[in-house]
Amino acid sequence: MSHMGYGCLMAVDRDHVLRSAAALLTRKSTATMDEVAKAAGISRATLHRQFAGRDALVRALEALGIAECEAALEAARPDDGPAGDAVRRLVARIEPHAPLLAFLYSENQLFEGEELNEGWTRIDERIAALFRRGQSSGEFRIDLTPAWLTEALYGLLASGAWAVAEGRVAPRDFTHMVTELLLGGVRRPDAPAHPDTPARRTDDRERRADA
Amino acid sequence: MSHMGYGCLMAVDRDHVLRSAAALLTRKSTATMDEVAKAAGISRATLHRQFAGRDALVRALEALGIAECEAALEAARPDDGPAGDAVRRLVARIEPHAPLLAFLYSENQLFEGEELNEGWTRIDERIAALFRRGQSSGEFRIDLTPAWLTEALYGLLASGAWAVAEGRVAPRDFTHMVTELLLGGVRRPDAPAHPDTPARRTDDRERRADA
DNA sequence: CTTGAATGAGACATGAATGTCTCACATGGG
DNA sequence: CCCATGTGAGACATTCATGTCTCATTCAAG
Repeated sequence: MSHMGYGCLMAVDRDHVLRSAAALLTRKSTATMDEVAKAAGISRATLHRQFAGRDALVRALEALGIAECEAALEAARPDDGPAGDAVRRLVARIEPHAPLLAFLYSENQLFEGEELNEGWTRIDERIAALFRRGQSSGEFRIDLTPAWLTEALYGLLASGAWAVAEGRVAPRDFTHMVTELLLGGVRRPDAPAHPDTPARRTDDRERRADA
Repeated sequence: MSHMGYGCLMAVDRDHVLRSAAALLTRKSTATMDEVAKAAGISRATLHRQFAGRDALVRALEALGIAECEAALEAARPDDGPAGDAVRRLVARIEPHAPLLAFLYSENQLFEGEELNEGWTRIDERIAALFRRGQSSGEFRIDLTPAWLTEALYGLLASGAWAVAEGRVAPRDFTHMVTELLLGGVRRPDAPAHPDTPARRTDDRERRADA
């Protein structure tokens, strides 16, 4: 009798399949169950034994994404210190899972009628609370609603993951690009009021990566 | 002989079908050809006569999106005045087509292997040039690459369209939310003062790393 | 060695969307 | 009036992903 074969081996395999599926579906969201199985190194039958159908697989990936988001949220300590720093910590923690997030983000749009997993609403609420905290402390501007900022964070994470996958952004710049744009925006803090006037010194101390 | 029946009526119908398809596929990206036809008020046969297959329809929608993006880009005069104002004009012009853009943006990820329509690269280049101009004039910060800013703009437009569709953001706030977040970021430009007051002397070097 | 369980390979049926076809009808021009 | 064109309705075959099934094989425990 498999006194531990089921409780241990299955769980390990299941996690490995889940990771492989996430890595594949991130790149090709329309991958076949056959391709998913092949990517995981198992047969389609075994895949179907662990996840009863594509829907169950996507749900499991959703649960994985939710769990990892909550873990990142936990590790980021969103209630400690300046809200801006908390946002930085959060993005840095979520970064490794951004591709999966992007996949789930686009997949959620297909769940149009069906009920949304409550895990997302909890995460949304926690992130929105972080932005709300920053607004209350006077650190963040108040003309952008927390709900929009949360949605924008998801959008920037998805865009960043996509840009990295396309090779338009270096992977190591991901966190910096996302956090700096989200927190500081593209406008220069001390930008000249009229750029038509004699231009300031072109301050090239920072790295210049564009072509 | 249909001396004008083909040149005029067909064109009008085709445009109407295209708009209906855009409106429907925006909400339900997996809509059937049958649903698309019904939404346009025509039969599936007629739809298939005008667009030989779903692929052709998506391509036509892509061409429509490209044309509207270029028209918006043209109307926004990206080379006139402060780059920040040009970005505002651009977002305001693109706003009506943001849902279509979001659809195409997510659809492009399925064109994995196939070649990307050159129209997008032209638009990408023009938008990147706008950001580059802002950087050259000292108006924009230079540690965020124009390619990333372009991608981020797409992401924010898609997120904004999605947030509006979900009811999380009021439609009339769309342009403000997107432009203000993109240009100014979420951080308040100054200490507890009016969030809309222009930044004057916030010279924090924002180099602080994660704790 | 024997046995049971999990696996891989593959056949098979199902359902859905698509593409193609025919035919009847309406309408507008000659 | 007659005819041509566009259209709607629907039947039909095709393709593809999916879900289910069987069977042989492998592997580890007893």
